[in-house]
Amino acid sequence: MVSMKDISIACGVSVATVSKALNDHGDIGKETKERIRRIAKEMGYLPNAMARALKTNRTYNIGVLFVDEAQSGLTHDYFSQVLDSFKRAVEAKGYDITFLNKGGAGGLSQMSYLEHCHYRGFDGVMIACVDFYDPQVLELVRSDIPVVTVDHLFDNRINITSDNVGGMERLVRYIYEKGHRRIAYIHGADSSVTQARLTSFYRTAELLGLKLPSEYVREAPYRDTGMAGQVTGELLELKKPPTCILYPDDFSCFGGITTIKSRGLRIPEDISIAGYDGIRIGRHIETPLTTLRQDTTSLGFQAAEKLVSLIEHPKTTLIEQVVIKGELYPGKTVGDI
Amino acid sequence: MVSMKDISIACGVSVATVSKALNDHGDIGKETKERIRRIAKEMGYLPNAMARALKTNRTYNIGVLFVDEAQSGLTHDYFSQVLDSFKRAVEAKGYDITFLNKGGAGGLSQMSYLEHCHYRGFDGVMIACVDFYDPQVLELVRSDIPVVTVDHLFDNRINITSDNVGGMERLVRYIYEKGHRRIAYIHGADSSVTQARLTSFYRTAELLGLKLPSEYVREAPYRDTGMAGQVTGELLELKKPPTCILYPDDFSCFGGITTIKSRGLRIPEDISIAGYDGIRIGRHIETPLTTLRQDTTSLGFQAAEKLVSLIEHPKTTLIEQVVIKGELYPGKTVGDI
DNA sequence: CTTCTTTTTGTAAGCGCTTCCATAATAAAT
DNA sequence: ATTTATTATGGAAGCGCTTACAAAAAGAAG
Repeated sequence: MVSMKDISIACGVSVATVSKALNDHGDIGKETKERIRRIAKEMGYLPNAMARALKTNRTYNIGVLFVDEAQSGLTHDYFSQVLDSFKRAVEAKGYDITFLNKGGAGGLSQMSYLEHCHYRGFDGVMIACVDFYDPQVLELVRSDIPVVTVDHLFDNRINITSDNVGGMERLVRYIYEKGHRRIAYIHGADSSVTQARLTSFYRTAELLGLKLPSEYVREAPYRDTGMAGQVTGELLELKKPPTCILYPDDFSCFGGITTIKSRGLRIPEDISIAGYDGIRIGRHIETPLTTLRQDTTSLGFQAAEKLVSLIEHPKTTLIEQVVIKGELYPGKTVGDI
Repeated sequence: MVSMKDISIACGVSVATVSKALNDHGDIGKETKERIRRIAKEMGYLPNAMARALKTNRTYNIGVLFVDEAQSGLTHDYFSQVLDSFKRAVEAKGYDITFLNKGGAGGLSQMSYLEHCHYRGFDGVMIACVDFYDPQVLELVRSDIPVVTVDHLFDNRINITSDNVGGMERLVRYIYEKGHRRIAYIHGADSSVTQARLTSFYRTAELLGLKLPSEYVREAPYRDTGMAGQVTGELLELKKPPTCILYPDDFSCFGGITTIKSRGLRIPEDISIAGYDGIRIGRHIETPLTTLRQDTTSLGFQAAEKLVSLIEHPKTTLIEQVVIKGELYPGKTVGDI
């Protein structure tokens, strides 16, 4: 690896001069600068990120916390898309991303998330898809490291959230306009997201004057086709079954579909269903899923923009909550009544 | 941040001694060591990864190259699972992973993959889901950085591959045993993986004495439901249509299913289909997909094991190709004839 | 031709850590 | 008591880089 020292020797100048030339400092002669830059390029010089970081305390590296209940945010449709978008956006700004974890890196036995951040010197952290009540997450959020969270709001922290309230309202209104009056909602496990959707569901139902028997609101874990299917079965057996069922997410819908078809019912002729998320596969099945597509691209992009801004201009960056609107996908699983 | 210097002062010893105590060197007094370690812990000491790396040339950080045609390996079922497994495995061994990319990090304008590796000082690199003919990828593979590749074999490099030959053979044999004699295969775009599967398909067909009209072997891009659906339509219109269609992957199957159902045909009564991969959703639809599940967990795990071994014991690590067997998922989309 | 500015280059310290080598302290052997 | 072997600790250099400050060179002004 060729270092600044090698270049300084090749150019007959001091290392300081090389550093200045390469970093475009003002106090350096024009032709000296160009000569140094040319020779550096010829010699295939590359800065050493570690040395630079050691001196400047800037790593141009962002930590990403990305663990879900099943310990795998990566295989989670929604979050992997957010991450993908986030990754592109920060890379365009010259940052790399590395995953945050608890297992001690570098031979250390164990580290908390915060310790991991300090150890690696992350310039900032993006947190998503996680148990936000984990003490270690709280510790991280309360630290002095720049943080943006996705889908969960903390005091005094930038947060990017999908518009669950608006999304749910639009979805329910759409179904209502299709003529449905008996709408059931199988919501996911408790979380900010679930609460937002559930509250919006109740409010919209109220607004529309729907009567909502308590049996119509059920819970099932996110992305659990088995439970979704089972609860679907129970809903279908009610004396007054719903005409439309909302699921925690698109994936869960497949559990519902299986149960529904196994009883010889047709979608949407006999019963309507709708998901939430807008995962890719939902658009590619025979009867495309009615759902609310969350704008994962914007979510990731905005998270990146805000985080980088917070890192580079801590003083002037507004601490705010950014809400990203979704889009209704009519699909074909909600029929007219 | 508390440094070794702080500890050395607090303990009244030299920095060298602190370093030795913390790194468990032999040449240090027992009680001194324990005292230093205790105080270090009390003071909340954390090593500084950059400083350490600068000195030792070891970052405990692994680069991951993970870009597909659509530029997003992350949202690719198969690869995100491999990555997830890889991530867990290397983390258990004290390594972090960060994504490799071309956009210059740290304010640099542009970098090749190899330059990126040098810049960040990755201890090793895992390459998957990528155009293996990209000159930059070749440059990286030919460099002196420890590399393992997934699903593509290079000379003198460790490679972990899914057993496409065996997998395809098992799949075809299964279908044959169900009584099918007219089997079509829509294969994916050209790549090592495609070649292995295609060759195995031909060979197995030969072995089983199947006649294979050339119209039965078609191409469609991976994970493209539209094209898969279209080709399916064309296959169904042949004078002698196949009784079973193999798809490039599970995702593509959904395109086929849509076309098949739109023509009023039933699966598997009228036509059978099979995918490849074993993605999660395939098991959760009404008629579970017959497919060959690739063992993404082992793939990722083995890639991690081998790479870390190569990093830590370069001399004694065997340069070999590791082939990971998949598993046949009978599902219900291939019927008896 | 001084003196004062302005511009350009160099010196040196230090970021936090590891490691070679020297020195000091202790124990063992003669 | 003296030499030798053993163990414990410290000094110092240096990894590659940035940056405050000093110094030198060049130009402007008196």
